[in-house]
Amino acid sequence: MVRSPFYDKNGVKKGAWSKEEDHKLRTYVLRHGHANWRQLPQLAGLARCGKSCRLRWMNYLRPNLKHGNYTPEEEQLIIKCHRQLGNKWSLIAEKLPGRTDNDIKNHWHSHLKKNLNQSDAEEGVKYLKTAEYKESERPREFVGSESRSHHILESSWARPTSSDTCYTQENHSDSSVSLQQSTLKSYREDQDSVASWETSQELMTSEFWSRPFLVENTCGLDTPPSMFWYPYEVTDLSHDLLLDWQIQNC
DNA sequence: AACAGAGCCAACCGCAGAGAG
DNA sequence: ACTCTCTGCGGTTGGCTCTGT
Repeated sequence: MVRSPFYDKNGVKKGAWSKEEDHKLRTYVLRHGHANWRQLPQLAGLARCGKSCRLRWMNYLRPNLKHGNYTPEEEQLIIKCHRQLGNKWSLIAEKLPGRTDNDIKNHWHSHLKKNLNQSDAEEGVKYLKTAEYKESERPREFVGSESRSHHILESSWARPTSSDTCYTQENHSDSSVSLQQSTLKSYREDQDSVASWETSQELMTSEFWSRPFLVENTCGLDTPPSMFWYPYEVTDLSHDLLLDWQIQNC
């Protein structure tokens, strides 16, 4: 399904990522953040280019990502957003927490596009190119969201928003149950284990998950700290051990 | 069972924007 | 004002899997 691994003329590895590489990248980013993607591979002991590392992290290793299993609601939202925004996949991804632009793009081309009325789609693109498509007329949720500094891929795994699974410490108490559920679900989906997710629902009622744990400066200086959930059994451990737990279990 | 073509998705590439010097 | 570096977006591709013959 993916390109076979190979080394280019500069000794940089390309193609599919191994589990060992994933572990190295995940461990490094969780511990030190990703302030400089160019230097990161060398520091993390990877033979990849920074761009490749960034892509792997953003599209696959980032916490709380969902893979596949699009709900009808998500598909409707993608169609709606695409009609309004065209191929602005990063903007569309902002409206679907846990989904990446690449994932949505693939899903669009492989599943949604063919099911849509062709003329509808063309009309949407035409509309985008017209002078009438002004900032003030765009749906409220998109106004001002085109700035690169707000793209979900830059800070989504750390940014606390109302629709995300990351919350600030002050806000977590109101939504703790749903947060725990959605975050735990993400963990389980990452491990391709629906069964585990179902059984872990029982753990939810037994307060298996603790309050969120704040990870400082994991995404560089400009991003807010990240919030993760840990089982009660590990919350008394040190910061480093908590990171180790996350590295092992994400 | 063997083959061919289509579907799918992870990963690559080129380009452009932003910021620093 | 210009150049350089870094980062991220969107289009494209390679190759595995699925489906039909």
